[in-house]
Formats: sequence, C-alpha cells, structure tokens
Amino acid sequence: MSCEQVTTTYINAYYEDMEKLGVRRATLEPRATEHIADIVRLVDTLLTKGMAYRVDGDVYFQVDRYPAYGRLSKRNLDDLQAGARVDVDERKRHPMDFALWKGSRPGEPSWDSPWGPGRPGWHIECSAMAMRHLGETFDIHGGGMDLIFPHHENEIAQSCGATDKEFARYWVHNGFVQINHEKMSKSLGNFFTIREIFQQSEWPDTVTGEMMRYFLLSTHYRGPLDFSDQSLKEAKSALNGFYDLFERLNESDPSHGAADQLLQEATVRTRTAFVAAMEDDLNTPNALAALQTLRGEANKALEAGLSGEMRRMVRQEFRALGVVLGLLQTDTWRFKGQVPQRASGDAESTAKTLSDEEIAVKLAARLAAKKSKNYTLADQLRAELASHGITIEDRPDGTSRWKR
RNA sequence: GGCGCCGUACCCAAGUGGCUAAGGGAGCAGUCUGCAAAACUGCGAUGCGGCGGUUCGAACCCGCCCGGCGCCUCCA
Repeated sequence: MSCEQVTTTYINAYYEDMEKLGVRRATLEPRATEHIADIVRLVDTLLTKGMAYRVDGDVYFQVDRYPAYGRLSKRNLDDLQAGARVDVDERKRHPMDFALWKGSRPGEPSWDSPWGPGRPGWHIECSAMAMRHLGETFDIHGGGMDLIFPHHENEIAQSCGATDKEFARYWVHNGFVQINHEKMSKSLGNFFTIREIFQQSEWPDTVTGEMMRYFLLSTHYRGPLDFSDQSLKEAKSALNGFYDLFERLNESDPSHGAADQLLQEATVRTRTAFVAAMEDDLNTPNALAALQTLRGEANKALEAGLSGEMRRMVRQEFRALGVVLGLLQTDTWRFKGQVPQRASGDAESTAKTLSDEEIAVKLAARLAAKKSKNYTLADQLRAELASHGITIEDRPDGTSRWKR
C-alpha cells in the first residue's frame, strides 16, 4: 500500500466522522508535502539570519538565538535542561535546539534541498503553510493543549525568528476528552473512536451527532471533559427539552398573543447573553445556559398564550443562535426510517426495533381504545411501545405524538 | 525535579474581588391528565478540596498542603 493510499483512507474516514458530528469542511486543507518549497525557503531564511545551523545533512534551530523562547509555555531554558530525560544529541549546540530539516536515511521518503535529500522537521510545515495561506501574522491558532510545548513554542520561535513579526495573535488550546478521568490511550485500554460511538448508539446518526455536540459544548473548551454514557444521555435529555418545545411551537393554536411582548423581550435578552458568552473566550456553557433560559421562558409564554407569528419568531431565534453551535437545526427529532436495528446492551431491550408503520398501527389501536374508554387496552399498548423505548404524549385535542 | 490544567449541590457544569453562587440532568412534592408523558409551580450548596493570610468584603488574590490529570522524548 502506498503512502498516498494510507493517507487517503484515513482522511476520508475523518471526513465521514466529522460530517456526522456536523463539523463543516475547512475551506483549505494544506498538506506539508505540497509545501516543500516554502519550507526550504523558510529554513534558508533562518540559516541566513543566523538563527539556525547545519550539522551534517540536518538543520537545527538555535533556541538561544530567540530570547522569547518559552514564553507561550511559561518555561525557561534552564528548567527544560534540568528536566531532560532523554540522551541529548551531542551535535546540537543546545539540548533544546530542534530540527528544521532532517537528512534522510536510505529508503526513507525524501525531498531535495540545498542541504541534501531529507524531510522537514516537525513544526516547520505549520509555519510555512500558515505564512503561505494566512500571512506572516494571523488571528487565531488552535490545537490541543499537549501541543503547547514543544510544538507551538517551536512554531513561534521559528516563525518570529524568520519574520520578526508576531505569529498568531491568539492561541486557543483545548483540554482533552477523558475516560474515567484518564486520558484516552490504547495502552490503558480505554480507547475508542467516534465511529464506534455512532455504531453503538441507539439513536440515529443525526441525533447522536447532536448529542455529542451538546456534550462537547457543555464544558468550556479549555477544561477536561469526561466522556461517559451518562453524560451523553444527559445531553440527550437536555436537547429533548428544546425539541419538545419546538413541537409545541409548531402546533397551531388559536390562542392570541397574550405573552408575545414578554417573550419578545426575553428573546432580546437571550441574544445579548448568548453573544456575550461567546465573546468571552467562547464560553459555550454559558451560551447554552442562555438558550436553556429562553426555553423556559418560551414554555411559560406558551401557557399564557402565544400568537402564531411569535411562535415562528421564537423558533427562528433558536435556529439563528443554535447555528453558531451547530445545534437545534433540524425541524423535529423525528426518527423516521433510520432507527438502526442494533442490539443495545441489556437483554431486555434487544427486542427488535419497531418500524414506523408498526408504531403507527399500535398508536391508532390505542387511540381507538381510548375513545371507547377501554383504558386497560390503551395502557397495555402504551406499555408495549414503551418496552421498545417509545414514549407517547397525548395532546389535549385527542391526538398523540411519540418519540424515542 | 520543572511547568501547566483541574477540584463548585447526588451527577455534569458556569462564575475568578462586592447584588439571592448561572444553566442542565437526576430526585421529591404539587397543578394539569382516565393514567401517563410534556409543561408549569415549589424544594436543593450559609457554602465553592483543606488550612492559614491579605481585604471593609474572597469560590475568586497570596502562601502552604491534599487529590486527579497532562506536558517536559522520537514521532504527530
């Protein structure tokens, strides 16, 4: 299998998973291998400026030529030296000097360069590609917090060293998803993939994806978050509240807008709070709290009376704010035709999943039973549906709706 | 050994010097309902890992300590 085939396979798998999570594609996805010329040029600049030096076929960045080294990760060179656990390459002038270009050993993939055949050091491709596509200074650089040192520290050193300009204006470092408060890792055996979450979910992909998003956004990006079935279920419950509300907003009701004015004002407050939360270092938990508060207000307003126009307006507001987070975009949480035939964990509920048609039949039978006041039969039918995870909600007008 | 992140109610989780410590989930009670579900109303931390200190005032600042996690290495 070629290198190209391997990367393509995994890149495509990544796209599939991200799509299910509702992550939009980036406008540009540059590859290091397509920027070798930019990389070579950047390394050459650093050599010319005396911030790098050659050793055999390698080129190293000389950290003590960049005085601000360690500023991002709040470390200083002395601490780092003391902590070095691994044998230092004796050819380097300073233990923390890092490779900009590595001469290749026979059989390794390599590209030509003024220093002989080799490959880019880790870090340098990020600087080269950022400069190429975003300019020498750009606004936001993201990444996991494990990359703060050495990767981002080195990116800054080599970029600023070359340009004498600021590199990224803001750094956004996210905490990790953990399992039982531990980092996910293969060696700990607590490793699983997004794909597996979708496969094991008892919900359709669209619902699972939204549950995942809600869960991920319910904690601040910088903090750690612990993944568990329970946390996903809580996200589902929280989202249910919104979609139940949307159902009610959709129902036509002759009532007039006694609460229109109040809800209108609540909507304005929500927007203000939501925007303020997002502007405060992407405080998504607070943004969600604002949406939840509006949900409560809207439910209250429904009790008091909302005009059809106001109902549409509120739904639109949820949609407009939700799109920022990639939430609340579907019309309803209907589960038509896409309920997977999967066995969930407990033997009790491994019974086959009901199709929409089967549900409709049972629902009609129950309504008929209700009409003839045969509540025993009606309850029996409901219990049957409940055993398949289906909840029925009777409406005042005598009709019913169901959900999983 | 160095550096960093985290420790807030039963669970999740905002808040980082001053209004009653957001919000969600779970729970309990009530209204509504044939029964449910949903919704609504009410209940829930005199206290924010512990101990000191600064301050008129601290979850929030400072110090020490305890606990969890991560980085400090080749590779990404």
